[in-house]
Amino acid sequence: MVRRNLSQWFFRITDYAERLLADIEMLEHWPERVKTMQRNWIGRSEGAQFTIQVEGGGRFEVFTTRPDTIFGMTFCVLAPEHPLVDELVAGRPEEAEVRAYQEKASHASELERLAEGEKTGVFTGRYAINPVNGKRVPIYIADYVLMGYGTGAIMAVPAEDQRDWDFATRYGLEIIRTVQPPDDWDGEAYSGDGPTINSDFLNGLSREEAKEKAIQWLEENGVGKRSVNYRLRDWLISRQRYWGAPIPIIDCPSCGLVPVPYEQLPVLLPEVTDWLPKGKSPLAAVDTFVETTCPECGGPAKRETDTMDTFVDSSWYFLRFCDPRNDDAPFDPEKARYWMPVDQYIGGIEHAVLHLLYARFITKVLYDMGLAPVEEPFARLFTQGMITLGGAKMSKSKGNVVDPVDMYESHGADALRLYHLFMGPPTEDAVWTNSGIDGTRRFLERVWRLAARDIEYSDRPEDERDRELLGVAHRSLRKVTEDIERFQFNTAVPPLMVLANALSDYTNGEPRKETFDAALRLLLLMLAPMSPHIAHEIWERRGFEGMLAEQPWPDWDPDLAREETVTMVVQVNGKVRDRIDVPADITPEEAERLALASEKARAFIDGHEVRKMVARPPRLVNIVVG
RNA sequence: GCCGGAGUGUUGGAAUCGGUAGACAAGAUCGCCUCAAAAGCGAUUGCCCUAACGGGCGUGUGGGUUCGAGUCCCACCUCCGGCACCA
Repeated sequence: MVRRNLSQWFFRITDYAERLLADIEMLEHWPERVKTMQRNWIGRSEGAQFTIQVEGGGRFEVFTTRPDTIFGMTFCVLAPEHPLVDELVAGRPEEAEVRAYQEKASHASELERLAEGEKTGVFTGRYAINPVNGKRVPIYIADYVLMGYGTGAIMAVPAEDQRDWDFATRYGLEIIRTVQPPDDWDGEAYSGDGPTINSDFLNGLSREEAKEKAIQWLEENGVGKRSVNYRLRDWLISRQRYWGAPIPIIDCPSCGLVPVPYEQLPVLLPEVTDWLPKGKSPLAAVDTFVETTCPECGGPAKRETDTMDTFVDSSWYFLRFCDPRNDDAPFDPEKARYWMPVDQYIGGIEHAVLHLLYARFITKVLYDMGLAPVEEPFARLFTQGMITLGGAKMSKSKGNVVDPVDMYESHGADALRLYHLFMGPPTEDAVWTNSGIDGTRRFLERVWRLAARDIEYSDRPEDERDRELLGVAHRSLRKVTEDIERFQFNTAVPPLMVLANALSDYTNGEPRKETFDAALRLLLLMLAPMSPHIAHEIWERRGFEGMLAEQPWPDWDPDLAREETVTMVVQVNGKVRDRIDVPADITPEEAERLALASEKARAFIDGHEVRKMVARPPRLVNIVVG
């Protein structure tokens, strides 16, 4: 592996940082977790940017979130890649050491730099002047300052920043507190609030007040200004790979970089025989692709051979889905207006930032161009968890993989699907267990036997047994309907098991065919989305009308779902003392009367004064005695 | 370090609005069926005391609010996830 500097293409997503952040507020039906991850990823911070003069000539910009601590600056740090470094050290005794450090830093990956733990750096031999008080402070280069964030240079305030503290103590640099830490403070850098000290015109102010006043000073003296920084970086879209949309740019020796004209889009991938990456795009080896003419001057020119990150494609495919057969344009904005936004988007949590942020960005760009009808592509987002095994994500390299094909063969797709739904809340990770799928397999087999059994039907008139079975069926239907709407599939499975058991019990005592069929029919309709094959097979064999897949979702009947009697709890001082069956429409007075009549409750009441009764019919009566 | 989420039986989990904690499964034990086993069917299964009736305790810990708290409030502990020299 080698690191190499390449000229590559970027999308300027940073121009949209503020909107991508602010519009998270619009995403009412997105999980909080994902929104938080996006906020962190964008990483907005407010502060000030200002200019620091170098003694003997030169200057650089720094960004800080703590302008209130500017009097505590005791040194400055530039990133090793900072463009000013060469100029600062040229011809000085420190030059060799600085260059060696830069060399080392350029080879180490960010991970290695971090892994070292200790903060390292070297002195440039040069000094900077603090604009607020003219103090002369040394300039270092150190790899804990990143070129990619802010200005690639910082004012170091060790008293209020732990990183600067670590560096200062390692290299014996001065530390001046500018925020008074609490009396019991025994830590090192103190980044909390407190009165400002050692800071001339900021003394005595709180952190926020001092921040404002410092920014005001910087602006009034023309040294700097209020500034907002984002952690979000521009989006590198160049890939030196075959699979990806070609970047539609032509490099002309006389006109420079020229976009491929609209009429010539899209640029299609050429056929190649060798896709293997060799440090540059496989397209570079295809002369018929590379050699072209400049759309502006008509002279010979070369095509860009990098392809786009495939995240680019996944950032707008949903717009294409609105108009998939359009040969003239990516999509017709009118059709997109009809379909967008996507009502319900489902994906893994691994897409929380990259895909979902890029898709939001591209949608906003297209919106600004008047092409996309909405600023946000996905109205509702649902993120599902992963199935793990032995405490780890399944992966071939770890060898902890359960192959679905094996499961289809041993238990069937229906049992597998049902177990997936049943194993836990779909938003959470879930642990795979073989005995779990055995359970859903057994359940489906019970349903099969129930429907295949030879039942001797009775032609007796309807009675409470029928009503009870239909009650169970319609209450199950109510629960399943509600839970599916809430995406709570794990709790939508048990009602089916309850209904199957009730059906089984029902067949033991003079079953009526009408009732049995009505309840079984509902069971199959509910089972169909979860375990479709067996549900359809039974439906067919029982000779129910039409095709199961074409049936509408049934409505539950409130009259049948209503329970006539419920178990009422009698509490004495909050403790359950008795349970009695009461009519569902019992009045509070009657509930209290029955509660007081309970012998079990009386044992705890007698000899005490009843101070209060709380009746919540028909479920509960609480008798408070003193 | 910052941010987010979660702690419930032996296990996965349920309890939707502050009102029966543990639905439904899994596992285990016992029984029926069988020559036997598997499958199936039935029963039991939070912990402790009790021969039993019954009682006490119990949702990470400690406090609080309430007639009543797994659920609300405060403090703490632990675990998981995301970001992380981001100035």
